[in-house]
Amino acid sequence: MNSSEIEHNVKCIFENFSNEEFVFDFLLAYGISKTSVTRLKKGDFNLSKVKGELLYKNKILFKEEDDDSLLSTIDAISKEERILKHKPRFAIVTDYETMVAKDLKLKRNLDIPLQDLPKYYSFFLPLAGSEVYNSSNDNEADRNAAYKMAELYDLLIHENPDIYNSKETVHNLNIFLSRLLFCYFAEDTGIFEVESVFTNTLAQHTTSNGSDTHLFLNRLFERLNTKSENSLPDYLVKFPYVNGGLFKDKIESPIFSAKARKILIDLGGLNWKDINPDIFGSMIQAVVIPEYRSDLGMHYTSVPNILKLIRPLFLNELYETFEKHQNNVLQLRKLIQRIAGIKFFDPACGSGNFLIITYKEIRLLEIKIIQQIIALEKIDLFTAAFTTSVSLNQFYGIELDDFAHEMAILSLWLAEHQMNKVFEEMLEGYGASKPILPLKEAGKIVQGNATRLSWEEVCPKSKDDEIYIIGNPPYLGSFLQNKEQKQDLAFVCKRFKSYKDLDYIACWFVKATDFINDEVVKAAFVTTNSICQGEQVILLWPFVLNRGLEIFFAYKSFKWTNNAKGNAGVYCTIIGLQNASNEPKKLYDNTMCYSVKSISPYLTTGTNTIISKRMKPLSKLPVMNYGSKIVDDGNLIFSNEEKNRLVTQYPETSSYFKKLAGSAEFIRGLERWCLYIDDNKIEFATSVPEINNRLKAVSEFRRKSTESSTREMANKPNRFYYSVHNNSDSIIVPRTSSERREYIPMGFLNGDTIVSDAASVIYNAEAWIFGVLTSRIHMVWVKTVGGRLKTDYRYSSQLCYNTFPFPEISLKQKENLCLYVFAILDERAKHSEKTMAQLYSPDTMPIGLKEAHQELDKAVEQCYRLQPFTSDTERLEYLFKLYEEMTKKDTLFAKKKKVRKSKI
DNA sequence: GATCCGACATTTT
DNA sequence: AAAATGTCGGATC
Repeated sequence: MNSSEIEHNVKCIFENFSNEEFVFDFLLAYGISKTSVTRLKKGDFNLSKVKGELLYKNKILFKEEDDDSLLSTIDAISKEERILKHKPRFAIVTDYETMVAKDLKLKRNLDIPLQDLPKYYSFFLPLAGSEVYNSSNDNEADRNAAYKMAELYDLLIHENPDIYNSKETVHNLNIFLSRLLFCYFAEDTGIFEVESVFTNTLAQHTTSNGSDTHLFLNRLFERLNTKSENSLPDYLVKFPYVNGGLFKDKIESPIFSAKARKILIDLGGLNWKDINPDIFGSMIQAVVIPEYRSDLGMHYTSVPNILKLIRPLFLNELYETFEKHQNNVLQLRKLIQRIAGIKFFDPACGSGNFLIITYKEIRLLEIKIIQQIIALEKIDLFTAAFTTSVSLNQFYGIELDDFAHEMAILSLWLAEHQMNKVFEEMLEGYGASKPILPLKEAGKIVQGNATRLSWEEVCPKSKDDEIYIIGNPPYLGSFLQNKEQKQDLAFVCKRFKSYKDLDYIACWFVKATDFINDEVVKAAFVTTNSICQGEQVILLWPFVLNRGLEIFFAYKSFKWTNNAKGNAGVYCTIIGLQNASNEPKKLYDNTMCYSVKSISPYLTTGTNTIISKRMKPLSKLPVMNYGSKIVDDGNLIFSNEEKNRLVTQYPETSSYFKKLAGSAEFIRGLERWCLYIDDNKIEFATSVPEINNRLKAVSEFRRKSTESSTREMANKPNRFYYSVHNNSDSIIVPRTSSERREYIPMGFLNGDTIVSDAASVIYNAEAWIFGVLTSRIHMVWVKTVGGRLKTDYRYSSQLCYNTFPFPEISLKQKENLCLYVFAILDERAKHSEKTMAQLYSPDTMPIGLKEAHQELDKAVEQCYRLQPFTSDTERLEYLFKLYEEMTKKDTLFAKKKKVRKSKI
């Protein structure tokens, strides 16, 4: 149960309120099981014999009180031994008008009108167990520790400059740091029996100048890898045997300065108990890898986002199975067996946060099942101790970065230890954990390149194995990939045409598709939304779908966020893949979840039709051009002031200037100018020093380009890289525009204005074309099949315009459309002082303009059919159908043409 | 020759 | 500092 569900539940208590039921409704709202609440009602779970009191072990003490001494009552009662021995987390006293409560663990108080409880619902969230692994959101402990570690790391590098000389020494340093972290954690959490034994012994047995610190650590680490305690000096006997691979190899510790030693000891003073292994790993990794340091932990996946993925992938289903069999011990035991057999595989695991959260969630579920078994079998306390069936061996991962991969292994151990504690606490006398030391099992995390490794070798798959592939692999658009990554992409995706346009993450989707050939294997990734938009859709998804897979759940685009300082600028989706089935699919949009028949690669419901780029319009429409592209590093472009200054000084230069319009200029009503100099005037133009300088700068810039076609234009700096301008009137179609607008603002320009490559353009277009382009039905099409910048419109001729199915219409119909177009232009003219941004903002769009658009919408839709469309879904379905019909005809026609030609 | 995209980039509030 | 919203030119076909 998540916190928003709880918030909702708490609100519901007051819809049907009764004093008698309140406390039980309250517990149910926080996810306490029905069986427990029933037994509380009956009384056999109620540990208080006092009337009007309810005492529920480890959870709450609840007391009704009539007079107005609520506060003194709660103070008194929360000191009573008969109460405290059952360790309730909360004490609550109420007269059903006011509620006072105490969090006995955090020593926090609450004093509110009972009615206001929904506002303060989060006070009681620990009842729901959310504190178990996610106590705070601010990660202060993690951040402090990470920064302090960074300080130590920098000093060590500084004092041991040879470390970076070889891969092996870097790897050794990684392991060394990982060992230190383990020791800090161990001395704070009881893995080492004596508290602070590591830091204290270190402080006592090393000199303050740091010169023998490395010797001490060498000896200590050797001890941690030695079973026998014979002939050990006293101070090392206090440490246990750990091993588990972590201390297996002998590694020379780096040399410490006095300062480094001091930081080493200071680090021991931090509160390692509160470290979240799931997040800390990413932070420490970010700190240790210099390139990542500037964006500390930028790409670790937040817990809410991990839950968004693992819940629909497997957790919800496991919980449903649990609910279904909650009264059947045999089935419950079977469920535990099943859980113990599942493999979880993150082929881009980083420092392991998906695996760790999954591990914790699975352990938590197991605990709940065991609690239910205990309740059902009425087992006597201490007669049977349950141990966990979940093992770290079920967790598989691949990680490229060596340090991250060490952190993943370490963090899983830490998570295991933490969950062992939770296991014992929540099961009280019924649960026992095997001693964590010596470390035995470990997550199977392989260091390597996931695009190259055989996934089956990392995570062996035998028939009927239940496997879930999870993770958040790297996203890189084609022009952000480096050489190796391009080769990786080629290695995995060569079999597709135009594979080079794919995002790097496509490798993971392709390999996951290859991996899922069994119905019990499912996969889900957090991914950039790019693979579900625009040109990539046709490259990737036919392959996946043709393999018999389906998208069985998906989250629509959401902005990437985590707790790191600077967030990556990207929009994500989450996509779940499995073998095709008849089950309904789950499509999530923010907090809403829709049950739908199918989810298309565009993450819409309905058909799986995918649009291909087209070079020419499918419908009878004029050619749309790509705007003129300068490639000048800004040198040919002038602001108003710059231009005026030059023209004042050299009046003859005014003829070299043309207005330049891209999306921003057109939408926001900005004015910019560009130099547009004929080849035959260049000699004269360069006599003006500023122009000469600017042209030189263009040459220089183009010469340095990595792209040959740009370099070729270096000696023609007066020319554009690519130009379609022909001095005639045009319709400008901004290439990018905010999704908040109902219509992309388009417009007519005259031949004085050059349309830049930030927009598309149709020259000499008839007015009715404008009508078709700005129509709602076209916007619906653009939104679905076009690319996007984040989630905004991104208009492109090949995807949006050339693919748009529009019927052939008569002259009369065209004339009719023109009337509506002129009406829109008239409405715009009434507000000539306003920019397009103002006119088309959903907040400020003038009513008249809106109505004129709606009239046009109707007129355009009448070109398709007389019966009006009632929804965008209907429009889309109609368009896709028409698209299929028209493309079929088109290809038949093309084939016929070919045949005829070849006969000749 | 033409063009789609951005683990973004820059402006606006 | 957060929110809004579209540049620019490489890489690719």
